[in-house]
Formats: sequence, C-alpha cells, structure tokens
Amino acid sequence: MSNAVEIPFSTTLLVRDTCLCLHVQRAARALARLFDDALRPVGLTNGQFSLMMSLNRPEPPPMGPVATLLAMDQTTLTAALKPLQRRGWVNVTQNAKDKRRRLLSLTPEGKAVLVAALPIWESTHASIEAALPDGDPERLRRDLQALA
Amino acid sequence: MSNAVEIPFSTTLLVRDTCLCLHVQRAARALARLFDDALRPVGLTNGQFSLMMSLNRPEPPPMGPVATLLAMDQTTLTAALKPLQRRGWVNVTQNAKDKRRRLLSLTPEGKAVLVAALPIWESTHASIEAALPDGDPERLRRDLQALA
DNA sequence: ACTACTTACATTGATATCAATATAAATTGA
DNA sequence: TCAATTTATATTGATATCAATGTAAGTAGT
Repeated sequence: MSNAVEIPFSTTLLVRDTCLCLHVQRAARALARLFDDALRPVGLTNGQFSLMMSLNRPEPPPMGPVATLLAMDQTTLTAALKPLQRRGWVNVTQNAKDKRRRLLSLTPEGKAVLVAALPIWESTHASIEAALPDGDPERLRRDLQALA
Repeated sequence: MSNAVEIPFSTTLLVRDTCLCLHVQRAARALARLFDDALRPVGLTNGQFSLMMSLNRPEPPPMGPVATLLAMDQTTLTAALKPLQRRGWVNVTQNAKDKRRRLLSLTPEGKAVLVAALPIWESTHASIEAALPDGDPERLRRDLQALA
C-alpha cells in the first residue's frame, strides 16, 4: 500500500496565485520597505509614521482605540510605543478619571518630526497610486477595508 | 513670532483614510491573525504555510528565488526557515554544483502537515473571498500584484 | 594563476507581531 | 459593602522583519 501524502504541484501553483493572504503579506512587505526607505531621513518607519499620525488629535486617545484603528494587537502597540517614548516623540500619561487608561500624545519634537515626514509621505504615496493598474486607489482601499 | 510646528487634524484624517500603506498593513495584520487562528490546529502560521507551500515543487529551489517570490528579505527567509527545520518539516542542503546555494525541500512530515493544512486554507480563503464588496478577488489580486 | 568583482547566504541588532498570561482598576450584582 | 466580573494595559516568550555587515564561493579580466 502507498503512503504517499503529497499535494500536487498544480495545487501549489493555484494556492500561490490565488491566496489573498499571501498577496496582501507580499504587498505589505514591499510597501513597508518602500516607505521605510523614503522615511529613513527623518528617522521613522512606515508603522511609526502611521502610529504618530494617528496620535495627532485635539484630544489624546487611550491605547485601545488606537490599536483598533491600526488593526494591531494591544500588546504590539505597547511595544511600538517604547522607541518613540525613548526618543521623546510620544508621551504616555495616566488618565486621572480612569487610572487604567493611558493617554497617548505627541510631544512638540514628535510633531516636528511628523511635519518633516509629511511631504515624504505625499510624494511616496502619489507614486504608488500612480502605479495602480486602473488608477482606482479608492476601489483598492474599499477592498482592503473589507478585509480588516 | 510663532514657532507652532503642527499638522492640522484634517490632514491627519486625510492620511489615515487614504494611505495605501496603512490600509495594506492593517489588512495584512487582520488576515494574518485570521489564518494563524485557522491553521493553529496543524501548528502553522500563515507565513509558514505560504513558505512551505512554495517549497512543494518537483525540484528543490534555492533561497534567493523563494525570498523573491514571497517578497521578503533574504535574511528574513533564513530566520523563517529555522523553526521549520527544527521541527523536521524542511530540509536545507547544499548544492554540489554551487556550494553557495542552499536547496530547500519539504520532508515527508512537512508534506503531511501541508496536506492537513490545505482544507483549512480552502475554507478560510473561500470565506474571505466571499467577504469582498463586489465579489471580484481577481481585481484585488491584480492591484496587490502591482504593489509588490 | 591571480586579483577584482559579484553572487548567495549567514549573523547581529533593533523593532514588529501576537498568544498566553498577569495585574490593577473599574463595574456589577447581591 | 464586597465578591465576582469586566476592562485596560503590561510582561514574557516565540517568531517575523529588515538594515548593516560579514563570509565563502563563483566569475571575469588580465
């Protein structure tokens, strides 16, 4: 009797070509590298840029909603804040009303870094939107939104 | 004179809502969690599944092309292989013709894990395709391909 | 053969990611 | 009030990710 437990190569090709998870992870890595390269002169990664931009609000938000906005685990957010706190770009303070909550805010230095990063984001983002096949970034955003 | 260096909140909202990098990272995290959860019973993460599936070929590939296929850094691939080697699911051997090259292959145990994972991938993937707004996964794949 | 260059991969260090778990503060129900 | 539950966040351990760098093997030009 044969015990050959194996997936045919044709199935491998099918999974490779159709898996949306793989396609998204690939695009995520490529875009991360692109933005990391572009933002390096101001000392930010793409994730740090997105995080700090999401903290640029009239009222400092607590951690939970920020983690939800970025679709990341709360423990990931805790870790991601550390290098930004160390550089003095983000402040983490306690909410007096509810001592469990942490309030996240940008320091003046953090805001200045964000100002320096914004034109880099604008030009980089424009170039990738231009690279889309049918020139319909809004459609792509809708699709991605449905997955997150 | 004022030294206020600050980005208006409206700009923050614009970046948040339009940044394709952020949208892709968010979707990548959400899909990774979804597939990681689904594949946990067979002991694989989404990335390990994609990697092992890409090794299911007639001829063992070297590392470079596999890293390119997955759009990941070569050093990331080196690291990603380690837990799979340790579990005895992937073999890394030297190419006799060119001793710089490593040949990556699945062990029989690795193939068996992949066989167990395939139906999980199929059902999970079908459910996310069904969640797409206009039911056009091919269009989304084209867009993502253009970014990677 | 020898040097310069290139290619393929590994190592190190920093950050990112999440599961499992822990802790502390707030809330709820009796 | 007080015990049980829930909520918000932190810690630990494993893996993922990449830049900077190192090393070994192959290649090309002389």
